[in-house]
Amino acid sequence: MVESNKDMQYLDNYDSSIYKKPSVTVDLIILTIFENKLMVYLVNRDQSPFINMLALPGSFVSIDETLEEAVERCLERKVGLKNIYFEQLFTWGDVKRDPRMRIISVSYLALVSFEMLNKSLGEQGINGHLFSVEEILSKRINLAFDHGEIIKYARERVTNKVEYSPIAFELLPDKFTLPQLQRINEILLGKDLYKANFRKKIIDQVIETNEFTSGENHRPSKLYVRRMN
Amino acid sequence: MVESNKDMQYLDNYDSSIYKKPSVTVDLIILTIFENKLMVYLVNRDQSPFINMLALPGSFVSIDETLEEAVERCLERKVGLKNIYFEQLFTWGDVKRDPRMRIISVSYLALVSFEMLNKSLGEQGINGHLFSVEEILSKRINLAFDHGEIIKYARERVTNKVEYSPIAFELLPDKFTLPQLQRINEILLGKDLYKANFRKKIIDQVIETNEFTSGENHRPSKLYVRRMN
DNA sequence: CAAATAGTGTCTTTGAGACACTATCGT
DNA sequence: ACGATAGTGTCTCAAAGACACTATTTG
Repeated sequence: MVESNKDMQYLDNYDSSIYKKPSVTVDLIILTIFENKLMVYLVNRDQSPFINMLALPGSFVSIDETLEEAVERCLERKVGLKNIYFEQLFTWGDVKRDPRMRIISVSYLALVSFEMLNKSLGEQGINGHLFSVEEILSKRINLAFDHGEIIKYARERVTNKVEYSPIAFELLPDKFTLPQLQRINEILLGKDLYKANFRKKIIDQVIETNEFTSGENHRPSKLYVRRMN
Repeated sequence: MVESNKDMQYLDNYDSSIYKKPSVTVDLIILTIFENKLMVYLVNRDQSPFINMLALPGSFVSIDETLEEAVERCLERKVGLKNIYFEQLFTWGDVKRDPRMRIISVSYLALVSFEMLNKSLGEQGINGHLFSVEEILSKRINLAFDHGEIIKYARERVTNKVEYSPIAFELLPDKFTLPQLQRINEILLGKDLYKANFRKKIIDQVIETNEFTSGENHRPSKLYVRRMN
């Protein structure tokens, strides 16, 4: 080890003679909306442990990169995504969460529109796919490690946060209609909303454009962009 | 080149002899209310780096203990506290946050009544003390590492969370008066509340006892206990 | 009695919820 | 015209805010 014995005494009389470091990873919960369902991007593990099982994409944190840099590297390398929204979710530190060795995982929640995700996945050669979060959580699919629990926690975070924070916009393209925005909110909240009430609530968070949807056999819908304050 | 390091695949044949691992610590933000001020417990560093500066109490995470176990160990050994409320706050991973080496810190917010904290500090031989959070944050005191930023983040979390969560109870003894509870809320929120409105809002979160305060030259106040649902 | 804090009743204001109505496309 | 979805006006109701009032202790 590079570090000296003395350096180990960080605010503690920690016995460095038995000192072993855990490994640290970041794990990504990449969420999007597809066909009116909340979806999570998972990869198929091609090696032990949990071979052939689904897992969250992730990576070890290098000694010379921040956690956020590890997330950005992972997003770009594994999914081809740059400059998308993400936030730290929770740090998971159970001793036996990886059967081989001690790994502490800092999980990050990432939100992206299906359009952008699909474009990236098309350009990359990818071994991952989208899965319905509700299906995953109803236990019909077993995940590697504690990744099922992590997805459940991410699902709760999103449901809570959408009530007081404008995260729904992250799941839409730059230009969107209010019915689209309402549908995203309904999916995240798990319940229907009244159109008029929803609009009153969010109208000051958007700016209308002069553009409209077209081609469908009903009244066109005005396109809006997000208001950044 | 360095890319091979960053390219290591998640949970692949990870060879710990090649890749350098960061160290992992837990850092505790122990908050209490004293003399109508939000206080944080800090220790004086007796070694480099940041010698003679104030820092959050913390500890390395052992290879065979969970993050929560590290927090409990640290609370008990350093402050003599057991079974108090704590929750994970945020994980700090900047590369240079410790000038000696790479340390990733998982911070935990702990709340405790002054009565309980003071009793513990009296029993222990302690090198830490309570400091006003507002004073710390108004930059009159410089802290070791990024601990000033961590305290600021903890302050924000508490201010936000008190609006929708019953954390104020954690800062009071088991039996308390409603004026005491209101005062705690006012300190955390940073603004005065109307007595009648406050009581309407929290009355279903408490259970009245038959006891009253006494000895002060005004009307006695009824004692309540928290209602656990 | 006065001073001080504990505790309550009620009017006002605000925002969420419910629902009915009108508007504009394609066929 | 009709079916379908976009978009608006307004009544109701519940919670938050503001404020005035009463109650009970010590000195």
